[in-house]
Amino acid sequence: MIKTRFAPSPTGYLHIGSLRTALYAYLLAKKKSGHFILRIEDTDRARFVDDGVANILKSLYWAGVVPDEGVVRGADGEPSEAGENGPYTQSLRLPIYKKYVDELIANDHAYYCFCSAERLDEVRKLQELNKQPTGYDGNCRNVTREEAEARIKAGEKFVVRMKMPRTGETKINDLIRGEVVFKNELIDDQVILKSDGFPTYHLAVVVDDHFMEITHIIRGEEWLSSTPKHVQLYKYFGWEIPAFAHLPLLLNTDGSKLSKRQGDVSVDDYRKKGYLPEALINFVAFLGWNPGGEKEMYSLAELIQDYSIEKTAKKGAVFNLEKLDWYNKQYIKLMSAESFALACWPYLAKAGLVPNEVDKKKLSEIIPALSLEKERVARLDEITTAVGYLISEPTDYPPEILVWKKSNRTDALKNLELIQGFLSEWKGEWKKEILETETKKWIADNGLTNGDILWPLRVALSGLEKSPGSFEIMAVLGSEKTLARLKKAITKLSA
RNA sequence: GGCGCUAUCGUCUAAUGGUUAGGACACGAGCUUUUCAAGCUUGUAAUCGGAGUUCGAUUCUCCGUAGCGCUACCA
Repeated sequence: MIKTRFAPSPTGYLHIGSLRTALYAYLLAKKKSGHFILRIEDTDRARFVDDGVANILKSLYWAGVVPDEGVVRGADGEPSEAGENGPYTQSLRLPIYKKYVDELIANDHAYYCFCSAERLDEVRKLQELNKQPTGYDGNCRNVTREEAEARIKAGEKFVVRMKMPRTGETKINDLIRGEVVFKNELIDDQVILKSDGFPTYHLAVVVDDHFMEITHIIRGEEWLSSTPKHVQLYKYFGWEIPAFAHLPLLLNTDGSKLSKRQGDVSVDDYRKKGYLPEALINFVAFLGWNPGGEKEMYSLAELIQDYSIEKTAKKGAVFNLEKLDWYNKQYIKLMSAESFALACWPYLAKAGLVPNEVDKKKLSEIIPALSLEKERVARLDEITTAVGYLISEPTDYPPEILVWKKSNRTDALKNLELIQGFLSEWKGEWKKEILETETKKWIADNGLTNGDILWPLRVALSGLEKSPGSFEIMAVLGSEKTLARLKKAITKLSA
């Protein structure tokens, strides 16, 4: 069985780029009926964020990228664990790492290093000055085991470094990039155990991926350069080397690595703004991967169906918000009136337009109003301003906007009075189609133009320069509110 | 500086050793129209540069250029 994993470090909320990485790992696993594992890499104690794990889980589940194994969401909604090869949180695996560090040292594949930060700094500065490749100079390789043990016993701070071979080369066969070759002599003796007793990423990732039986490592391109270190560790341990796939990066508009400075990067930010998970997944999946056809809309199930890692792009992709908006609009249009209303509820509640708790009666009441906007909004958070006028009466719009561009204030007032008269004597059924045909007939019969009447009418009802059409609004509002708003507009304009 | 990766419309991408280099977003125009949105029709727009291989290269090779990543006791 193939196993893939997503291994974020909880140093913040789930990044949109990480979501894509997780998605690809998930798709590959699902495509091949394998397992997708979530492992938490919390070895960096300095950058640890308290609710990081909770947020990562929440965002992943929201998006539908649900782990089969590892850290999962428990019945109570809190993080818990599933699977045979745990724990799946690195800070809980310290003894395991210790054991394998000791093994490397015993086999002379790693050594204790006592160099101070200051010395390391100096070495690097000198290397830079002489335009030499930077890296550890191997100073502590010469320290004997006895001396090292004595110094440790004396309380000296130390780290453990892996011994990189000084000759030969390491070849990587990347699923996306093909063969990549590195000269061993240019690769650093990487620190694998920090002075705080925690392993670094490089050691932990190899040990965990091995014991968690990961077959395909899918991760960002930023890891490509350190892969030879990982390969060397696999060789030292005598473990089977998994397949690697290094994904291209997600980019800002200026081509740099996607960052907070230039906009929202957390999945949660997008959720809050009213992007649907389907839209975000579809969009993000197509940033660096494409099945080849001309179909743009892909559900998660269809993505699994058509996924193949070979079709992954090699080039970084700019995160293009306009296209995301387009996707979101498409998926909103696809929703039923009711699920759209339900999705909008929290936004309306926040604006005080509806109670916090979903109320069945109120829900069915607002569905007609919301449906007017379902085809129009790009994001759910736009709904409050978009339908606010339907739920509560608009009062503070400037009277000038009641005047059509081809008309003037005097005529607008006159026309409002005319339509008010016509509608107050309405005998027919108050339905959109009937209202529309009859009103338009009346307009024509009286030698008026649609714009003369319909523009001020629409603004009187909505208080907005841009809104759905007059007849749709009238149908939602009913005759009483329609007439009341017309009256208000007439007052406004005659003031 | 070193090492590595990458290079098709503004953006996301498709395609092939031979095509009018296709689609989507965005943008422009037109239709529709009371506004916006939607819809329909339509337009502008790309193979980084130079060599080589070849009858033929955007596609294969090399060089250059540019961008990006890594170069931490961060991941």
